[in-house]
Amino acid sequence: MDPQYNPQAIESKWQKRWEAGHLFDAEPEPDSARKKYYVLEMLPYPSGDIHMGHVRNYTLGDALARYKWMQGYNVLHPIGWDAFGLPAENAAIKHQRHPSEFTFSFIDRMRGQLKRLGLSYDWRREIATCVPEYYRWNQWFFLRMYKRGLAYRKKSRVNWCPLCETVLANEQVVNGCCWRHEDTAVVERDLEQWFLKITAYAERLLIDMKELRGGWPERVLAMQENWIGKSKGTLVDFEIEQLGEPVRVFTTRVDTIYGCTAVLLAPGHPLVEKLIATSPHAGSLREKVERIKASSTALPARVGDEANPEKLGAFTGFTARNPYSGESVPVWLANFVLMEYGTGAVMAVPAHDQRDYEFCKQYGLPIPQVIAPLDGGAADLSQGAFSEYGRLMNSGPYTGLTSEDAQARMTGEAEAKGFGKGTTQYRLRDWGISRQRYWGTPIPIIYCSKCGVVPVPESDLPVVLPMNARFTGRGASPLAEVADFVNTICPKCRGAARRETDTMDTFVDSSWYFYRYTDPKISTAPVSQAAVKYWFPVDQYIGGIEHAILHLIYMRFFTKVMQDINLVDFSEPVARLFTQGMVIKDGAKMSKSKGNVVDPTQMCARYGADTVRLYMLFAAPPERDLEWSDAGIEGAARFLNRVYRVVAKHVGALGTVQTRVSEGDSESGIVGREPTPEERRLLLKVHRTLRHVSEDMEERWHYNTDIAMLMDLVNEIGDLDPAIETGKIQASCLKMSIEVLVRMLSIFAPHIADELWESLGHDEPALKTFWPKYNAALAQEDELEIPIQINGKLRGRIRVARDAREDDIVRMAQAEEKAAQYLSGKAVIKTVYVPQKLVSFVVK
RNA sequence: GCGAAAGUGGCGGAAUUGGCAGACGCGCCAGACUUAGGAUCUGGUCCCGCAAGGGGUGGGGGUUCGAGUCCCCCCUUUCGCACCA
Repeated sequence: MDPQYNPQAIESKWQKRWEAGHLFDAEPEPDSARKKYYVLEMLPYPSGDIHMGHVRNYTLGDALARYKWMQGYNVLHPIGWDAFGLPAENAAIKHQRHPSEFTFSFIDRMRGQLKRLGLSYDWRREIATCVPEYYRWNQWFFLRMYKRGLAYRKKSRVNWCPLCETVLANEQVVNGCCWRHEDTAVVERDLEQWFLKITAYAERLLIDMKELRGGWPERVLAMQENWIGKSKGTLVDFEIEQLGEPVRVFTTRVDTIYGCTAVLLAPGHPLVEKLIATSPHAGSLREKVERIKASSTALPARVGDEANPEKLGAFTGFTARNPYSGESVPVWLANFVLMEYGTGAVMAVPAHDQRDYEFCKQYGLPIPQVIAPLDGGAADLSQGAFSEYGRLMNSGPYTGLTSEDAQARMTGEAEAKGFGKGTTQYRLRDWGISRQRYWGTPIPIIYCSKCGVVPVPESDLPVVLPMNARFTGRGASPLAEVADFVNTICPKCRGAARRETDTMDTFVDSSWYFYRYTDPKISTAPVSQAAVKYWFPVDQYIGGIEHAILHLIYMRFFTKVMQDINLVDFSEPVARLFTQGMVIKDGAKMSKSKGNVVDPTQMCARYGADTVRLYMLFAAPPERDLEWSDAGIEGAARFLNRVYRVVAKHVGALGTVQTRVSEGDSESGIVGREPTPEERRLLLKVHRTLRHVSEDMEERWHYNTDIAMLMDLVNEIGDLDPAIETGKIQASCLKMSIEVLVRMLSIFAPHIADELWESLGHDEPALKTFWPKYNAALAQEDELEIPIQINGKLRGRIRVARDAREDDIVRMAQAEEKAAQYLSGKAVIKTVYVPQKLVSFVVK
């Protein structure tokens, strides 16, 4: 009667033991030769914000064993904090209670989910011990930046999510919607906000990408480059003739300026108010402005609009003078001109810019050509703008120059005559960190009626959250209503003062928390310089693609700030980045609204966590998305079943046989005689598999191929019964093979592996024992099979000894039966021999 | 429009530096054991062909003794950004 594999019983048994025995609690041994891994988020499952951080020094086997299933340091992971904080605060608002009550229940629920997946992570311990320290050092960073002018406050139009009741950073606005509420349109509000001056680092963020090329995925770098959005161009002042005042435009194509037929203003441009005030038709102009504003394509709330919405404009009645040609052009309002980019005003050159072309065509403005194609052909302006570089025409003194030359000279003229200058624009905007929420680090600023804005002295940190806040869910931060918190004393004049009530974006925490992991207990500085010196830059960082322009750009920014305040001596924190895929269903990311959610808890209850994990790892390489298939997981379940049966069958006979695998032994395990061919074959397979898995763990992480090889090995061992019965395979050799198999399996399916490992007579969990070394000699065949190609086609194969000489091999190949047929009567003009790979003849 | 990634059996995917295309698994077909099978085991499964053999990695060209892999052109899909002047 075969023993039955019962995943539920095995998994609950081992989870209890691991927890009791603190499986992963060992401190790392410093050893600079080993790789340092940092894993942000590895569970390829989108249903929860299951984020885990880890910095550890690994031996090879442990590295990837723990890669997915880690226990954190005694440090709060602030992103996880955020993931719990938001729903907790929403629940607090609903039930009029304190969010901490809900936080812990969320954490426990998440913990339950983690446990079912075989993860052990003590959030509660971490949060309880680490929050005040985190606040302290977030505030410390803020104050350092404030001193350097990198943190500033300004009234600003912000993106506001009506559902979160809070401000969002630009990066958190996705298609005009909140990043958390994908179908809630973001609206605009004017609020006093705190900003971090990330724009001061735009150029360095761009330049330092050189260091990242090769180590980071190209698409992440492309997304960041795009987000920073550098472009070189020229600022030019047009004079509004009726006001005698300049309006400044930004253009990357100053060479086309003789073709300018209008100046276009964004409806929110500061000059617009003045135009209204001066206009003889003020009433109708204001009406026009309002109409254009309402249709502005720059509104963040444009949800689900087509990619190219209708252009709308209105003539203001004013004209502007082109400083190059002296020509007068009309000043228009246009809904597609963005206030947020450049100067909020542009020159319209319809012949050479597609947007201007469409606009001018619609409103009947002229379309004069000033650039001719370089190839001497004619530009067809009836279909659209000619927007390439070319040679200038109808451009006064610049006629005949190439676009490049003209740009340089014309910018020079503007600078010489004082009506403009060359400039570089970035799309990147400063990082608004103010949040009107309870849940976050309080911004350490005090407002005094006498002294103004006063930073909290470092010695008074941390400013912590009051426990007695009320949660109304309306308007400003809940902190604003807590008198004990708000009312304070000015550190300068000791008079009555008020605290800032906004809290920080949690992305501030995540910008540097991975430094803290290297020494979570240091109390005199945010990070320990010695620990950072040892651990950084991180060799390998792993996380989802969704952080490409959020977390991954903020953390680069923070590192540069840390470099500037001499906290670190490098500018890029992460040498290599790996973005793993996620589980998708029906071709799309799972979401409740789409109803395509696969519940991991249910799957684990049905098949066991080992099976679920094994399937997720087997069905696709880690960087690729995995389409969930219910049929596919059956195969994983069958495999573990087979492993269990195959191993359990031999356990009785092997339990007392001694091997030294647990000490990293790599010998054949055979005593008293030479290996039989059957043993040789088994050992070959075992050590080949071990070599593949070992090497793959180090570099490629294609777990799917590792598991495929394990399946192969299990099939092989399963077929050994006749050889075992006839004594052709010694017990110690078989046991060693099974032990290596189980040890490799423990990386992917730890519960079943530990169960089998124990049944083989081991006390410690498999993950805690040595990783076996593969034996290069055993992983090599004595005989090689060499294919023979004739004129590039496969014509035969020969078996040769591993150490056979080239001329012998070639002679054998020529003699091979089939090859000989193809060679007879032909002249061999060329012979190619690739050592240990193939023989190739070219014949005529 | 700009940028990135990717196109291999019925499906997920292997093929690490140019060297036997389709490992491993799913599905399917046939069989065995069974009162039974949604359990287990055995064999088969890229296409054409009885066979010998031929063809085959989105399409077309090129380099090479040899191309899924390198180069050029084209097509398709996915993702990111997008009236950014």
